Amino acid sequence: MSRIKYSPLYLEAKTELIKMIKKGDFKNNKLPPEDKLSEMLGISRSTIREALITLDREGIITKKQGIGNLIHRSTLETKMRIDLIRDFLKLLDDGGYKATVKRIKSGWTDKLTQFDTKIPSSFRDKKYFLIEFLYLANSQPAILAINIIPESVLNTTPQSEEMPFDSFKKYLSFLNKYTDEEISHSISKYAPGKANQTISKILKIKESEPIIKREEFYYGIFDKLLCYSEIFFHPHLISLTMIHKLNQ
Amino acid sequence: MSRIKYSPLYLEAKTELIKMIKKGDFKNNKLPPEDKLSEMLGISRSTIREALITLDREGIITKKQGIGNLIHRSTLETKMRIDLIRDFLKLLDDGGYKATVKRIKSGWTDKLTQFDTKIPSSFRDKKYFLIEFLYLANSQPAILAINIIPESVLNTTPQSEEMPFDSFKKYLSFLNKYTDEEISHSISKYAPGKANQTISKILKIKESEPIIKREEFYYGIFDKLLCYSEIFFHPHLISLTMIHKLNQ
DNA sequence: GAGTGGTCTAGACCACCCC
DNA sequence: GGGTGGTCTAGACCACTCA
Repeated sequence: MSRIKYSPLYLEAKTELIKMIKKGDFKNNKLPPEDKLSEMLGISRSTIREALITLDREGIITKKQGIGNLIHRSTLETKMRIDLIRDFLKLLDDGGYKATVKRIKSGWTDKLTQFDTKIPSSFRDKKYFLIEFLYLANSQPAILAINIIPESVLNTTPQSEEMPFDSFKKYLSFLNKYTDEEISHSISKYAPGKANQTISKILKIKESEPIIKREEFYYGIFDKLLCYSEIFFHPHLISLTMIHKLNQ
Repeated sequence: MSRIKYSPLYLEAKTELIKMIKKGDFKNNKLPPEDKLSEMLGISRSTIREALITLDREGIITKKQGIGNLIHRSTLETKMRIDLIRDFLKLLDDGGYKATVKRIKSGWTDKLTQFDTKIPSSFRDKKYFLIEFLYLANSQPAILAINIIPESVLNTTPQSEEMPFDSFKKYLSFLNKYTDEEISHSISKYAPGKANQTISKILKIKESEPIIKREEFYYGIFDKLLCYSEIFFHPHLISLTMIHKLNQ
């Protein structure tokens, strides 16, 4: 079997399985036994299992010892999953919107008083570099993201022409370039709030309308705090969805 | 090496690794190479890797090809993670509270007008069984959970004495027993809202104070919708935290 | 007891990172 | 080029479910 190696076998198997599931190849919402799949796809059972474990983690299937691998159409159809999709353009796209983004502000600032967050003590610089993005869903304002990078983690002043990010990946590359530490993870907190005058104007909602705010702390692979972010989600356009596997 | 088999090897390895990390056994926030760990713990590399992959998924470490397995203290210290902990008692406990729960209402109902949710069309019974739980953090009301089970999925009327749930696991057992389908996953949506009179009274917050509501749909292993749930989190006591691995 | 997933191993070779 | 994780295989045996 000739194989052009552009991605790992288990990911190709995963893609293939999803395709087959969507096509309706499997009856009774159940996959064939693992050794059968192994035979069908010409891949060892271990590798098939890697694909299945990924699908299980994403909620697409449930692995049940003694029974089989059960398919969940309910999760396959679930859109805008914040547990899986972090790129807001992709999130909006997944929700069926035409997604675009514009940078509405960027530059140095020394006062963070507009943010009612308790900036952590590990994060007390004199100056911060601020970048604000507005994500549009079908041209309507949907997500406002305010990114704050402390001066101490930047090696040079970011260049404006490098900031027209059209994907989250590019924002991460940007951070990698200017902070000398590769980004690895983020810690987010969701909090209830009201839209103040500024937010309500930008997101075109009523003032003091309830809104969910996400505070996000980005860390590098060596655990250095690289960026703080406040994100406001349009209360009606955005659905913050996630899936949990129970019983485990 | 004698081994009492009460849990899989890779989970014991995982526990052991966490213990060693917390103890500070590893310098430079980096684990020893995988083959070294394999030798140290007397376990094959494959099994060690299963443990490491779990740790990576939970954000405790980051696996970097060519570099090593890097430890994140930032995530190890993160509390009340809704991406990992689903049992509210455990969530509160993790947050450092003394956690208790009381059932404040249960019984049949035919009107769901108090809920401003669009009950899905797959869920239009004449009668619903309703169970309300109030979770307390240090005796203060912290989480209100309203569970609604449609008549059509119940085999008999739930018995009151089986409902003093002191863990999420028991609620799942309860559902398993009365619905004839084992529970498997849930789909949650977070939405902003204001505390109405009832909610504000129960949670002891100001009326019309912004609050986050979680709507949760529970599904069985054969993808049948078994239960709908509305959950209100106290805006100040509860921190809804989650961790994302980036770059993947 | 047959069927199915869960755990575990030993070993081979590839891909990436850094010196 | 040496070190480290990533992928993949073949095979053995265990544990659970259902009839």
